[in-house]
Amino acid sequence: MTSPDAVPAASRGRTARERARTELTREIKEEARRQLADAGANGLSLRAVARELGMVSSALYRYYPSRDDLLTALIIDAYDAIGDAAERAAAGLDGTEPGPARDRWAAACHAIRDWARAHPHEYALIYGSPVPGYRAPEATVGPASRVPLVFTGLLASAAADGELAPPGAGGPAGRAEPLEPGLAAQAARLAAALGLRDVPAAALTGGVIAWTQLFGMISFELFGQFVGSFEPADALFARAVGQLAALAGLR
Amino acid sequence: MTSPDAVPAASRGRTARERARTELTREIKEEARRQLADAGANGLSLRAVARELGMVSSALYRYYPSRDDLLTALIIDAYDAIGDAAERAAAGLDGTEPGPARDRWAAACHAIRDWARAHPHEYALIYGSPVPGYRAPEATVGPASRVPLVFTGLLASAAADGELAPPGAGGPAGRAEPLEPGLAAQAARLAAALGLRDVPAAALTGGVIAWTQLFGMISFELFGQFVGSFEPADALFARAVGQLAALAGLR
DNA sequence: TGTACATCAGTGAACGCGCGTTCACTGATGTAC
DNA sequence: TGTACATCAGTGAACGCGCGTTCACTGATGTAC
Repeated sequence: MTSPDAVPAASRGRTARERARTELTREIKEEARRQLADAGANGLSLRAVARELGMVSSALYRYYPSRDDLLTALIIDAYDAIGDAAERAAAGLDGTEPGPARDRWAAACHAIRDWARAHPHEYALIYGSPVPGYRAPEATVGPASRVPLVFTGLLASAAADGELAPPGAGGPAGRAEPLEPGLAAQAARLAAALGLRDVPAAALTGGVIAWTQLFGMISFELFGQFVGSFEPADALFARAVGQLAALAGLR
Repeated sequence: MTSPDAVPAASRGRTARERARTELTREIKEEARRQLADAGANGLSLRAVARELGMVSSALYRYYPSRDDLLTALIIDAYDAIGDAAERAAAGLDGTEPGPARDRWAAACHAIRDWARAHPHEYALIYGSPVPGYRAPEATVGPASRVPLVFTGLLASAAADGELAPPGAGGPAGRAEPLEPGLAAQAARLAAALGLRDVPAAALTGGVIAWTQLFGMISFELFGQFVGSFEPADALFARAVGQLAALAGLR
């Protein structure tokens, strides 16, 4: 167990103290994640986490300087996990060459939903109601933007490959109508900030609308608004994903 | 002030005790609502409410048998308020005869968003992450279904007035594709349960998708996911509402 | 109209609980010579 | 290789706080005769 061969590569050359610290930092986070399920973000308690790990509560302060810092770590992990799932799905999981943007869009949507269903409390932590009294620090901004960047990236790649429907092809769904000027300006500003020169404002706007739809549907499913009607929501979700890819102009 | 003329009609014939009880029941709820904003649903504290009203905490138990009952009262009020807003907008506010279903759909969406922006904490209470350890009693089911019923009602009225686009007219947005059989069955079952004989399954499905979209967008706006991009979200919201009415088949 | 009794609102003390955070401490691990 | 010192993890007690809920009580309001 403690033979040299059993030490993972990442641990070699590090002192026992350092390894123990890394390990415990992880274990604390894991236990805290487990407790999110019972008590929610508000109920996350350092004392309860310490108790479960067989430590005294003050010992946790060697690892996280305060309760909010532990919460921040959980939030960042959750954003990273869902971002990772979306990125992998959009890239085409197994090194297979990526298919058309529309398929990759759908794959990303399904991956996000699957992750949310597998980790409902972490999902609620990042996409549910804000935790009162908690202000997310800057460090969460990067991880939080990974999912939206997957979608804008897909739009850019679709634009480059000629996979965007020409404006006006949206038919009665409303894509045909020109963007209201203020909205077009917002979209143009965002496109510029993200370096998306080839994505038309209407497509970007449609993409954002589709993005909100995705999370609206997942939230309704997880938070129980479908109880007794569209449950399970698989088929409804699949249809919505298809319709909304079209909304973003993917053909 | 206490002259007989000043007594509102609803209070006449009731004893001073009864009037005081009604009044205080309302005041407690109001103060609790105020405190939602600071502390969220989890942080709602009977003691804090009592303190603010200049009472002793045990006195509240004459009005609400427990903390959860007070929370339930707030939840029911919130559902009723947002349901009321939606119903009035869909009916055509000022007794003016109602316009086409599509316009009333849009009016209901805007009314819901306006209410949510005016009461963000009550919105979070009913559409945000569930409160851990709280199970909504049956009494919330009726009020909670008022908003969805507004939308299904509009679909029914559109169907009756020939304002539904024929299936297949959706163009590339995906309405054209036939419903997956399991989904069609779910939609048919729901339509039957609601007595919506004339609403085609595809329209009902589109309506539900539009409904989730609506709340996804409002949640993103209120919970801060648009920060730095589509803020203010008015124009984006207006466009989404238009597109999604089309999704539901309203022309 | 007046009196006797019943109902009910609100009080204040108490129970038992959990929380985040600080602090002086012990003892183990790591480092420099 | 061995020793002296520095670093750091974890302990246990404490501070000061707030919570939901119960209970015996006082005193005001309402009702029946």
